[in-house]
Amino acid sequence: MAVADGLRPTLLRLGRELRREKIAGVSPQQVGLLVSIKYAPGMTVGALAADERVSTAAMSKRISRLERDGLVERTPSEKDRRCVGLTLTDEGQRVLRRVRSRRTAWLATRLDALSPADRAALAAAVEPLTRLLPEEEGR
Amino acid sequence: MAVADGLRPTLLRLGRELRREKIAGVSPQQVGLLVSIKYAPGMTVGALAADERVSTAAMSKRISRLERDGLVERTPSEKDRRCVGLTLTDEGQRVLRRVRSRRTAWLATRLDALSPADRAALAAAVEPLTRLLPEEEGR
DNA sequence: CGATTTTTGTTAACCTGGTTGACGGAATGC
DNA sequence: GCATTCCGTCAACCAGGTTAACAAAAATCG
Repeated sequence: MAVADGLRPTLLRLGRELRREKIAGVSPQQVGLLVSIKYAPGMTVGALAADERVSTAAMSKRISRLERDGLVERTPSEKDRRCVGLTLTDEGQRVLRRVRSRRTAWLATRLDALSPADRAALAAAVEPLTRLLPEEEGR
Repeated sequence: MAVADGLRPTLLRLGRELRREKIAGVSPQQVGLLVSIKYAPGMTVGALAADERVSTAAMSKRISRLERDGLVERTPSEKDRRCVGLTLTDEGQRVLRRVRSRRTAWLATRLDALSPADRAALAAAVEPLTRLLPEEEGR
């Protein structure tokens, strides 16, 4: 299918480009995690891993890095002491707030350079794109 | 800008998803390289690196892996012996041919699951998406 | 010409982020 | 009470990125 052929390389390239730009010393992926934790404090490692469709081991490592940087905190759960609940530290909140404004800088700039028609086409494509993702909790 | 906010996480997730699926033991990135080399045999490491907007060191490593797997060959250039020209091996050609049909399998399947309207929206977005990429040689 | 500078690619050391497999400890199920 | 299952971590590994140092070839300058 022609659409897939055109879409694939572009998505790969864009993904790499986006992954590259870190803001305030935090990678986009880490920012995504911070957002998730912010809106669901106390979330477990496993849940986050499922959300991102990644192994728990991988998620554990990502969390460890965030913890090392003082952005999140692991607090053993009361009811099930196998689980650890994740929460943002004050620093984490600060970083998130600071990053919010700049996080889309690169992309926004590129979008601004497009014609209105192109922008409209992209806006219309956002929804379908999310539907390409493996479902499992429509976040 | 709302578009950027919606687009970013989706592009990141899709990029990861696409990067994940390797076909015939070759990653999508590697396939991309193979394609580039196929259509411009004799290409140098530096040129490829510029193309993919990556350091020459990174590209050198990627090439080394492909060489290790017997898919490409480095042949020192005649005219400028600092450069190495890259060409596909027979095995590389075979792999590429074999992969061609399957390379968009995952994405094509997901696309098939969408409504015609969604598919149309995505088709219309392909061009604008490529325009988001840092230019420098329109691919 | 010869000395210096620039270019090209490789290597080393380091980081992120992914995998699988082993394992300890907590919750569950007889 | 004991076996099992589930959760998170750790270790070992891999791909792919970065920067910095380097060798060798090419280009430039005096």
